[in-house]
Amino acid sequence: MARKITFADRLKELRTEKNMGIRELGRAVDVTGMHISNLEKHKSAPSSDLVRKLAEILDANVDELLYLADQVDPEVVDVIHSNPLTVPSFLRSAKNLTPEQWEKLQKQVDKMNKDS
Amino acid sequence: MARKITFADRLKELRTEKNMGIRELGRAVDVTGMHISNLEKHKSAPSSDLVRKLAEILDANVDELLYLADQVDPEVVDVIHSNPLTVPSFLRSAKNLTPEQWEKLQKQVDKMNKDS
DNA sequence: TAAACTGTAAACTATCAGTTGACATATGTA
DNA sequence: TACATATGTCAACTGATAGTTTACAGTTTA
Repeated sequence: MARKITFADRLKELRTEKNMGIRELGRAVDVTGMHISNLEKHKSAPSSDLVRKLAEILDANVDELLYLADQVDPEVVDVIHSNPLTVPSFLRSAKNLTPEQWEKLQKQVDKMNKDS
Repeated sequence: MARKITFADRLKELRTEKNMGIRELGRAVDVTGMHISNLEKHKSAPSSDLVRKLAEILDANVDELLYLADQVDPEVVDVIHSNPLTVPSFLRSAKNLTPEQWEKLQKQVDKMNKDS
C-alpha cells in the first residue's frame, strides 16, 4: 500500500493545481478561507459534508478524500442502515477481501440490479 | 418496514428488562447515570463506543442499537476504508438490494474466505 | 504609492458527548 | 417512627471540535 498522504497535503495539492486561492476555494464551498487554511495545516478536520463539496469543486474523487479525512459518506451510511442486521455483519466478514474479490462482488450486484 | 422505535425507548426497555437502575447501568458502561437518563429522554446522543458497551452489557444486538442511534461501527468503517476506492461505490450500487440478495452475497464471501 | 491580492495568527462561537452536585420521592430496615 | 439508601431528574458546567471574525504582514498589479 502506498504511504498514506494526509488530507491536509492532498487538499493543498488539489487547490494549487486549480490555481485557486484559499478564500476563493472557501467561497466555493461555503466556508471561510481561514477554515481552508486550518484544514491544510491540519489544525482542524473537515465534516463529511465539506469533503463532498471540496471533492466536487476540485474535481477529485470523493471516496479518496473521504478516506483521507477519515469520514464516511452519509449516502454509504444510509445503505448500511437500509439493512441494519445484514449489511454490517456482511462487511465485517468481508474485511480481508482483495480488490479483485470486491470486483467480483461488484459484478454480481450489477447483475442483480439488472434483473430487477 | 416496522416503525422505527427510538434509541431512547429501546434503551429504557432493555434496561428495565434487566432490572437495572440508571446509575448501575452507567457504572457498567463507564458513564454517569445522568447521561443514561439523558439518553433515555433523547436529550443527548450516544457515541458509537458507548453504544457498543451498552449492547454488550444489555445482551442486545449491537447492529440494531447502532442503527437506532444512527451510528456506524468503527470496525465497519475500517472495512470501508480498507479499500477506499471500491467498497464505497460497491455499497452505493447495492442500495436497493433485498435481504435475500444480501444473503446470497454473504454466502459468496463465506466461500471466498474459505478458499484463502 | 496605493489598491487588492496572498496566507496566517489569536480569540471567539456554537454544538454536543459527557460530568457534577443537589434535589425530591420512594423503599427498605432498625 | 426515623434513618439510611436507592430511585430518576434538573441546572449548570467541562472539553472537544467544526467553523467564524478581525486584524496583520508580505506580495502583485495598476
